[in-house]
Amino acid sequence: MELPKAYDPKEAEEKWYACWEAHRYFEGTVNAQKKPFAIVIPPPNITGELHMGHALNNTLQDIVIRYKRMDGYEACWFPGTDHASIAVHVLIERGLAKRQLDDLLHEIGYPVPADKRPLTRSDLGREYFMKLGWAWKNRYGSKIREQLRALGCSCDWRRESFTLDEARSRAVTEVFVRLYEEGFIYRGDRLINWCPRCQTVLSDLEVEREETEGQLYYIRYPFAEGEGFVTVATTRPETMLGDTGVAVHPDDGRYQDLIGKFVILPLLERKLPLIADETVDKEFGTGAVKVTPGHDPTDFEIGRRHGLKIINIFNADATTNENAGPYKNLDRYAARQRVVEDLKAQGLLERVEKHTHAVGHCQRCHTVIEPLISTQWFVRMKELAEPAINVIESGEIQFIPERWTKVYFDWMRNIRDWPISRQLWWGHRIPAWHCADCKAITVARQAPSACSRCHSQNIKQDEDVLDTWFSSALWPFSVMGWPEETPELRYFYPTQLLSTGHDIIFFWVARMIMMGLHFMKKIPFERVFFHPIIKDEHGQKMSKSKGNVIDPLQMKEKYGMDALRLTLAALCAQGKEMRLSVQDIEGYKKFLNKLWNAARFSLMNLSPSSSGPFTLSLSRRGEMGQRGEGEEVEGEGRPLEDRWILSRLTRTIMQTRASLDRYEFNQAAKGLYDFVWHDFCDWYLEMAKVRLYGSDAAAKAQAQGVLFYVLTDILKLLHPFIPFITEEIWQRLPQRESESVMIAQYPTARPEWLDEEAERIMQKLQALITAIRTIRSEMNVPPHKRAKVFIKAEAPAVQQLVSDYKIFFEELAQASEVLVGPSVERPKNAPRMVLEWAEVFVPLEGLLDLKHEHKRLRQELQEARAGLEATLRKLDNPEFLERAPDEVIEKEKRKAQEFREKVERLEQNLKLLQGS
RNA sequence: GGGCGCUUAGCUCAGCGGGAGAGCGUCCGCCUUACACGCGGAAGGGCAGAGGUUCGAAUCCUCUAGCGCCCA
Repeated sequence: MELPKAYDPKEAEEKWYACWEAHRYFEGTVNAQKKPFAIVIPPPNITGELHMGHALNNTLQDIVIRYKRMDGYEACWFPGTDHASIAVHVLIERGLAKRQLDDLLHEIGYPVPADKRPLTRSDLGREYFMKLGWAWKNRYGSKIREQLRALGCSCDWRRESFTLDEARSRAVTEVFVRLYEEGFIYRGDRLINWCPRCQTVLSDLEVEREETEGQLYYIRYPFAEGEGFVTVATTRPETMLGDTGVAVHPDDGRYQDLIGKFVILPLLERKLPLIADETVDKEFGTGAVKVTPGHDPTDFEIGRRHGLKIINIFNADATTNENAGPYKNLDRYAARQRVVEDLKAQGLLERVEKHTHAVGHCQRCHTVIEPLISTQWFVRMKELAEPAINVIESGEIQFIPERWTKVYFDWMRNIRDWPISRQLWWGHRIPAWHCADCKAITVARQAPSACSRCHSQNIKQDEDVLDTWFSSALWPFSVMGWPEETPELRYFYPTQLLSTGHDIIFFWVARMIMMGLHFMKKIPFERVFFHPIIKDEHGQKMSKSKGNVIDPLQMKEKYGMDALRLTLAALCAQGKEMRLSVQDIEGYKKFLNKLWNAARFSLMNLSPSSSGPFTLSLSRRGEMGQRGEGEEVEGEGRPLEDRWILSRLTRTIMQTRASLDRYEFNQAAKGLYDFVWHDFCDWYLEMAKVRLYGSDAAAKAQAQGVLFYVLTDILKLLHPFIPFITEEIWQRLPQRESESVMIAQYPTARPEWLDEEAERIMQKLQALITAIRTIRSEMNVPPHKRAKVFIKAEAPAVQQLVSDYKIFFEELAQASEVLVGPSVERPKNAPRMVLEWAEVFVPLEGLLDLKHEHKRLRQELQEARAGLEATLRKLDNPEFLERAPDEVIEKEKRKAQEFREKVERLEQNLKLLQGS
């Protein structure tokens, strides 16, 4: 069957994905006969579209899962999406305000106002808001599913999960209740990060710090008794309204006499103690700082140590409350301005300096966060973290690249309690009920009908939802049906691989390990691969505002998904980032074209076949061995090119497997790229043409056998990277070992095919042919024109080689005649190439550019001499001879000999040229 | 302030203890019936700098400089 001239990705991708799915190849089932290999997808947020980072991570997972599936494992890739509590909540609020969600509102039956005024969540109420969330999920969740399918991801779609679906919600409730009963979850008043726009608490991880240019205000706090003042420096003068102390370092000589005295807070005239605390930085400002326990984390700690009062001066929207006295009901920045003005007016503002400092922003809406005292739900982490540290230390879970373990340890060893409640609606509502009568809290799996303490029916469920990462932490076992004891859990848990970005190592990876160990008593995965973060070609983050985004689906449209997948794999080295440009994708698209045409050529020459099925003996030399009685053993061995390509194939198989097992996707892709293009296409196919086009039927059949075998293995090796095109070709093979390449056996190396002799001979052959080509090219010999070739060589092996493979000199180097031998004359005026073990001359009519020839030979002589000297230096060094391994010494000796020969040949040739 | 990483050919990056590599770009020839998304050939590198370890360093260690990231 012949291949069309060009590969059509669009048609093939759709066709084969549907076919694979119809044949249920993606499905992983509990199967005691096979070893499981499971991956649980990092669930994409239902916030919108898949970006290049998703394309990368899911391509990598698909490569691994396809590889393992072909390699005989019961492979199962669990897909799903994340409800992304705060992210989606914010997007919905934004959409409501801009009235971009009216169609969804109609869909859920909400009476949409006719005017265009912005809507808020309180307009909708909690019930409609949740309905809207689900409508959103249905729209974007399915979009993401379609995009993953477009990528070619071989997920087991029967097992698709959603972090907020019924089964996962059950797991969340179960975990919350158990952790509460075990005392890990508590409710308490803490200083937390508050987003005034989202009006919710945020964990430290959800706060992004940015260096911001601000000002440092020096404010005078007069002494309560006597004259004078203490000057404190602050970046946030408005928070002085909540000050309950002034602190200095205990060793600070400047303030020794003042410790224990009192100062008067300007504007509010409050009396503040002057205290000493180790955490005060003597170098900062004046060395004296105001203490605002209600609005600063370090001040909160200082306040706690010294029993200072906590005053909260802000409302939930970061406007000032009645505690701000005359400054109440102002936005925090307006309050700052008023405070500064009044201080100035009273002569208490000493000076103002420029000052850059890190300001926390909400990860989702980018509003400046406000530290506030608030009642929240927390998880005690220390005890959970300990076993999770151990499994990394012991290597039970392996991080790849390994350096991420340090980041993990640093965070885990200093872990702080996790605030898990969020004042949002879209998410898992906390399974706790507050009693209006006795104030007790009832935490339960099912909504209780009465307070567990006083049995009052006057109870109300907690308004808050859980941090979105709470459900993510359970993902590896919740997708398998936990808390049910499912066969899937027993068979597929722990999974073999988690592939993710290092940006969520704390958010997600660490918490999955802790929860997995706590609830499953087992690690959730054996290995974590941290893929690089995708940047544009200049190392800039891709963003819509910069206009440098490369959209995966657009690339699919333009170059086909295989081209993008192969590019992502080929560029995926184990660094922190990976730069991607459209040109890269274009380049790998060319490889696909090359592969397509190599296959096209092969198929053209494999069919119709006179020799029936393509066979290949599996012995090293190609002997068919004993057949039936009376039949002769096929005595003839395999020719050089066959031995060579099979040897190279064997190395490629070994290298590909080794690279994939180490998640060195770039190495795997590069090895295959080089093998297919440079070994198979550039040399093997060209050499095989001699037999394929020849009249010797047996030789032709033998070539066909090898050609078919190698092509088949190439398709199998490449399939995990480029599933569509390999399947398209596979389906047109004249014979197939399986109905789809997806379920074929991944190639296994046959070490008996490693053939160093063939590789050595081939290397010399290639060097000679290349030398002839170089001469011809430099002399501008037209490609068709045949020319005589002289090869001066003393070694019998080289002479043998040339006479054995004369045909390749004729076919690959347009030689009309090849003369070889120790006494081949050195033509005076012929251009030449000097190798270590031979000299190649192509005598040509016309003038030789003597100058150019001289220059090149001299340059080569220089290099050869330098090489010789360096080698001799080593060999003259007794310590080298004593300490270096024998094989290295042998190698150096060989090198020295080669260099010596080359130098000698070059010298003679130069002398000859000079004489002419 | 603490930590991590990067610095190799014009560009983007591999290599990470024994003769400096790839892709793209550049230059020169070629539409050689698988492929011009191609074929053949060529030019182009004090492997950031300084020390050290080693028989041997782009590769290991230390320091310095520049760039980037993370945590506080």
